[in-house]
Amino acid sequence: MSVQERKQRERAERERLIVATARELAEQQGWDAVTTRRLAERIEYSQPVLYSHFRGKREIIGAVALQGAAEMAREVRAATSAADGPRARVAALAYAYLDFAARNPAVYDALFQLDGGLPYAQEDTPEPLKDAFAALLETLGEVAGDGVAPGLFTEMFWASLHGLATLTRAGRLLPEDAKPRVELLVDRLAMV
Amino acid sequence: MSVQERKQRERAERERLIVATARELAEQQGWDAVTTRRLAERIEYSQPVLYSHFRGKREIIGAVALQGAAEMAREVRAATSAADGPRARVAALAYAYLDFAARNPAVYDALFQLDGGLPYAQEDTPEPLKDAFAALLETLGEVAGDGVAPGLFTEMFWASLHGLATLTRAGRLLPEDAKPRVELLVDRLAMV
DNA sequence: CTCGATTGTCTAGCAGTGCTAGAATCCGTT
DNA sequence: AACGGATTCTAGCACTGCTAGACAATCGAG
Repeated sequence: MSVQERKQRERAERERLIVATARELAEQQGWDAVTTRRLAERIEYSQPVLYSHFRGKREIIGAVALQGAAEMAREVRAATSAADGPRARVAALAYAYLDFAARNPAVYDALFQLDGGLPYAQEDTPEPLKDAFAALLETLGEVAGDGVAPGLFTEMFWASLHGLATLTRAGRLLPEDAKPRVELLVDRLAMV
Repeated sequence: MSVQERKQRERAERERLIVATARELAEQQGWDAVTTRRLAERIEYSQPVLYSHFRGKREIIGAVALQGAAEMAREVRAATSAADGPRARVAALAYAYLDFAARNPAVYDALFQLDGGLPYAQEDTPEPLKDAFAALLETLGEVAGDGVAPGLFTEMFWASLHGLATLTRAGRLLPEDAKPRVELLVDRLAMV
């Protein structure tokens, strides 16, 4: 049975390689440059191999998104747990979120902009996505204010951060005033 | 000289037809379905004709975006001018904005999601885009609060609306709770 | 150790994309 | 009526995501 196990291991390893390479390529040259041919060439296999791991390009984007969600949750938790007091925690969350989006634009796109074929806001939503939302909820829930559902508040705060992230990255907002915008957002939204 | 004038008129008319058809097709079947071939067939000309009006598909998206910006500004102004008091005006603006995004998803994408080759947040930003922002500023500026720059506040409020619009449309937020989210946003952000 | 069978992988190709060179056609002018 | 310039079309390029079928490597049985 050891032979099969080895093969499975190698297969899993190659799948990781595909996802990592796709992510790398996307961060370097944008998702448009992530074509099946280029990706296949980089992993030194032919195109059809990709389709033995994923149904298509969409699923590869989805895999990168899941990886990114886990990372993002980790970074957000690290930032909030290092801050003292609700106000500081919310601010730390906001900066960590926007920082992640700015440092990993392709991953952020995979998560929230592109179609990765993943179900969101449903029961069968993959665990990493649920957990990323949970990471936001943990900190934002405590500043929702009286009579405001934590989930609803978190959604709204998240949407605001998402708007700032995407409009900035798309050149619709100038990055210079990023900081005062965040401070304003935190001051107004968080009930501390 | 009348012949040339007629030709110019006909050319302008055809350009309008191209933009209107592209928009229609995009709203019906999404921007992915707006291919140069399909578009050419619908206007009953061959593909190269498109390129005698626009540099490429990107510029066609940009043209739809400009048209959409003007429309959006009009609708926002109509909604706010019909409301009494700052709080009601801000709420009306928010609903008008989100309503426009929901009713014209393809146009909204052309404006804020896709690359239409238009310069944003700069001096050479086209007038319709500047005016759309101005429409927001007119209402939001008066509730920015003491010591807060109206422009900065408007950008932040806009980003929040944009986040709600895109996350909802992308299936990341369920549309059921749209209303309480907006009310919460208005209550918290607007200093009335 | 050899031989089929089963995996696994690759080559080659399809239908579609945005875009363009050069041929063909139309139309106003002389 | 015929020319000449503007306009439009046909045909094609290089690319995309994806897949059928040929090929090669590996495995278990005799």
